[in-house]
Amino acid sequence: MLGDTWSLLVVRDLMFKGKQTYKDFLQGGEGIATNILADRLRKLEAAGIVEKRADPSDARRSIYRLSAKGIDLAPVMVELVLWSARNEATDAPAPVLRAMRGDRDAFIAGVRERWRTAL
Amino acid sequence: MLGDTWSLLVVRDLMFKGKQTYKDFLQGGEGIATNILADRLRKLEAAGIVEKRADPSDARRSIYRLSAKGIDLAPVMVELVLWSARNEATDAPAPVLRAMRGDRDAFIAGVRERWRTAL
DNA sequence: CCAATCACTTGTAAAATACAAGTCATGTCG
DNA sequence: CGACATGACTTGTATTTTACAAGTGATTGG
Repeated sequence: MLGDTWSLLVVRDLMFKGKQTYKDFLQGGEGIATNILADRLRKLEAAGIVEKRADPSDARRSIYRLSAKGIDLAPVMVELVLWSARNEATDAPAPVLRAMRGDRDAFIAGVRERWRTAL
Repeated sequence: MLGDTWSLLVVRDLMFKGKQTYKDFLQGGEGIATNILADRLRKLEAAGIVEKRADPSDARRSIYRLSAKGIDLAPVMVELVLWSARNEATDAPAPVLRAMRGDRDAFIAGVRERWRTAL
């Protein structure tokens, strides 16, 4: 369900990078192809990890968001980021890493809270 | 590096299921093809996650083992198992889940210890 | 020795991915 | 109001990866 090149990167972008539109995912990232992105979003939605809704202020735009099940992946993502930082190069900013390491549970609670309140 | 269908399953088999030979991975699992298994083991070894050595008691056999970097994935794997148990069906035995939930850090320490002492 | 075992490799079909281009509904601006 | 721009895709095709079936070669146990 998450075992492919792109799904976890999409989840990461949703969880940590504030991305929420189709265009957001295409830009600035690792270069996913448009058809693959559409397919992954469809599959993540079918798996109940992502939710799609219309943007009230612009009918062309769709807004993608993690579901409760999706945001529940936060501990996995945090451990993966920490593992990468320990064993690989990482793009994660040092202050974020410090926050994750310093109080993992508080960091995850923060992620959850931002998600809950972001309308 | 882990973003494909099989790599994390191989890591799981090494970490939790005591598998260590080529044949072990082929049997009883989800049915990975032999050529793909050989390729994944090669890539995991190249990535420094898995180590391969000769079996001293049988020259035909190779023994695969997680490296220090590989066993360091334990927190990620545990969180993934817990997420699956919360949100999906899971094959993980209930006592194991209880142990993971009850004292996550102790469980991980146990995994590490078993790895360290298993020659 | 000789059949069985182990860890693969090879060949080929099927499926997934990447890349380029196009569609179509909306929105913006003069 | 009309023309051009934007956002979210789809379609077509080449390339790459996976799956499945079969075979190879070095041991090993009997």
